[in-house]
Amino acid sequence: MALEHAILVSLLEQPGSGYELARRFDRSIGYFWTATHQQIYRVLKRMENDGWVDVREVAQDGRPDKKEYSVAEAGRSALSGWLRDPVEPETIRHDLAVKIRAVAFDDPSALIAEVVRHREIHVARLEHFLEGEKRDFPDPGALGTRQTLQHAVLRGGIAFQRMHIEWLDDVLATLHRLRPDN
Amino acid sequence: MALEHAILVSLLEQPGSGYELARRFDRSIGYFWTATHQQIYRVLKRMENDGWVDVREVAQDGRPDKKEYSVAEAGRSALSGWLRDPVEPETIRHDLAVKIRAVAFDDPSALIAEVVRHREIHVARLEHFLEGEKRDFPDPGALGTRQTLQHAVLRGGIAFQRMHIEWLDDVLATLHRLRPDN
DNA sequence: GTTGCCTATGCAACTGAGTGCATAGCAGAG
DNA sequence: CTCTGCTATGCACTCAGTTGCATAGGCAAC
Repeated sequence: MALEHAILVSLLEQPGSGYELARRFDRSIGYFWTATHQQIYRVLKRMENDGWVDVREVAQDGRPDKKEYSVAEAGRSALSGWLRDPVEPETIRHDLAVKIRAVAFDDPSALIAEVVRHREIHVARLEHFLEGEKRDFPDPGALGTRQTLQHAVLRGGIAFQRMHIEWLDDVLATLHRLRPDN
Repeated sequence: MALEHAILVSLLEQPGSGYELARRFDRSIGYFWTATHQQIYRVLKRMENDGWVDVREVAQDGRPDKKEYSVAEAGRSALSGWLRDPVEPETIRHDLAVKIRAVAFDDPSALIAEVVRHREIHVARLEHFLEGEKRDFPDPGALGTRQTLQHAVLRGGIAFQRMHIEWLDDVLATLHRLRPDN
């Protein structure tokens, strides 16, 4: 499980509240890890009990108070230990692949629309990533350690989206070959 | 959830027992979906209760009896309905990406070994996929519908592994640039 | 002054998936 | 004739993650 560790990294990059973390998980960190605010609050509570993070009540004006979390020494060493632990590559779960094979027993037309829809989603994500790259890493030669690493991860996301789009084009061509009338 | 549907597709391609399904999930279907035998037996039981599959006790010689499952009409229409239902692209969960960003707060050396290990795993998978491609689709021009679709899915797996290997090379170069002495 | 929206935190219930363990038939090695 | 290993099925426990719901402060629009 890496949600704890993703939160630790995010809090090391910038301390913040559960709400702020949830928003980050919609943005940069969310490029490669997702979490809802409920999960984040639950895990933060557990991490607080385990002494991995420190909490500080912060009064804000114009907004409700928030609890600002920051990484404690125990959290830092937990992260350090995890970094030394081997993790297995994520197991692949791909609904669309199941659907594609299922077309052998059903009508392809519905799937073509679905594949086109997925392609659009991946194109949108790619554009989103490329915008983020242009905004955050305009001069890749002049980055600090943290930015260099963030950029490497983002390049992974970009490569993933591009690969996906190419493959979906391949799938669409295959489906059309099976059904030349569509 | 698509495990049910992956099982339906697999049983449509070829009826079989839970044990046989588990082995298929280590091979062709496992290229893009994984499941342990416990999961498969549990889901098969549920699918049987829901009338999605039919069971037939088969006596074998030299081996224990098995239950051979095949897709019932209700299962076929459930699959058909699911095909028409939009599914969302899988959420990305990438431990390694978390680890890469974490390196900003720790020593890179341990991660380099981990990245090399992951690269080896993906190279092995790529070779495995390419062998499967050579074995099962030696003449891509002369395939039936089912094989054409299976091949398209396999090409996706191949593209995924290649993309991953290239990205890990990129990451390794980045890590070495940060630590020229390693 | 009520309605809608954003910030902010959280509980409860459910579900999917993983881990560990148990059982049993049968074969071949030693 | 026992041990190892493969085939074959399954239960129990645990945990991560999703969904739905609840609460509450403050702001702006109408």
